[in-house]
Amino acid sequence: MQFSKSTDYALHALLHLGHSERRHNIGIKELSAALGVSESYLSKIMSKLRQDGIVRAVPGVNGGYELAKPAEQITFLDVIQVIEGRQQMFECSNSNSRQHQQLAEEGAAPQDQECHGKRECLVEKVMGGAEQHLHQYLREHTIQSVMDEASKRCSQNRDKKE
Amino acid sequence: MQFSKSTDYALHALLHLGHSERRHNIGIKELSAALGVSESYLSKIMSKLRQDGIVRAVPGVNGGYELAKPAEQITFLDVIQVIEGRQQMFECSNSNSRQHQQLAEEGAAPQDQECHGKRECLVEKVMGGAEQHLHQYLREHTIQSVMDEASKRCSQNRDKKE
DNA sequence: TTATTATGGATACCACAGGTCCGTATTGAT
DNA sequence: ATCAATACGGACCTGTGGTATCCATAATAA
Repeated sequence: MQFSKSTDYALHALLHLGHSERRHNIGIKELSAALGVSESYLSKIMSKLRQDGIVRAVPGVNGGYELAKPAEQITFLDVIQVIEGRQQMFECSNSNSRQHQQLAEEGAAPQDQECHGKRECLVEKVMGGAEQHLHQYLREHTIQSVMDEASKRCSQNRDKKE
Repeated sequence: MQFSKSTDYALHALLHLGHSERRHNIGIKELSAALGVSESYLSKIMSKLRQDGIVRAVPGVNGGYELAKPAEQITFLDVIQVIEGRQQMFECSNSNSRQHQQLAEEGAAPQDQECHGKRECLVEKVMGGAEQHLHQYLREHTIQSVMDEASKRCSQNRDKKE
């Protein structure tokens, strides 16, 4: 239950692109140097981001990457789902087992076989709810919001000194 | 970014123990049959739950497992942390890279080197917040609450039929 | 044409989830 | 005292996926 390093790299790479928004076409060399990650590996990650329309890429001399849309439209959820995939975090692996029928026995008449007729696992339902909460939070945070937070911190520090 | 099958098994096993609360010492045979999981593998999981004080176990004839505390005191978070471990979901792997110093440059005077002095990664901060939200949700759901939900469903179904 | 840069395929390594087997210890029953 | 049932823990196996590298190819600017 951990996010992969690739997600970490992707978020930091996008942050770098957002921070250098005026320039465009940031090369993989600069990116990998800034993050301390190998070019070859980072380029795989950038390719994924490109295929999903998060960044644009141009090959050739002076080529590189830039954000494909405004930084405030790139949410953490977007990035995470591109890298980690869109499968749900939890799947009940034995919903066809005796477990779920047994839960239905109690408090139900014997002929109440369609109790839990949908065969929906209640554990899965709770975990699904957790995932939805998580997604909502991750939708509310964007590349832009992190950059805003960064400059806010800086100005606060300056105020303290004066 | 997925919960392991072990977590799934653990939650369902606890649900089975809670459901059979009047009896005690449910054997691994009954548990594995109910869940459709091998005895050997499930017993590993039960051992973990025992070491963390979630269940009690007695060996010997007529031995088995029972909940070590009331079902309403066993939260999803408890179970997940026992099985998945307590490491955080996200760790910034390059907080000592150029990335974080560069973010501080903008909006700060050159001598403002202690801007971001704590070296705290803002990406990690967002992800940490996400994890806290997730944990709060998982703390609010217990083995008991799932059992309550199950019987509520059943009585609703019965009402519909009458 | 040439140097630069991104792309995608092939490959390798390794940690870990998932799972099995077996010997040991403990307990109740005979 | 013995035996069967049961949980415990270690050793082991296997496949998969994350991490990472290298190279051949395509595209682009100078």
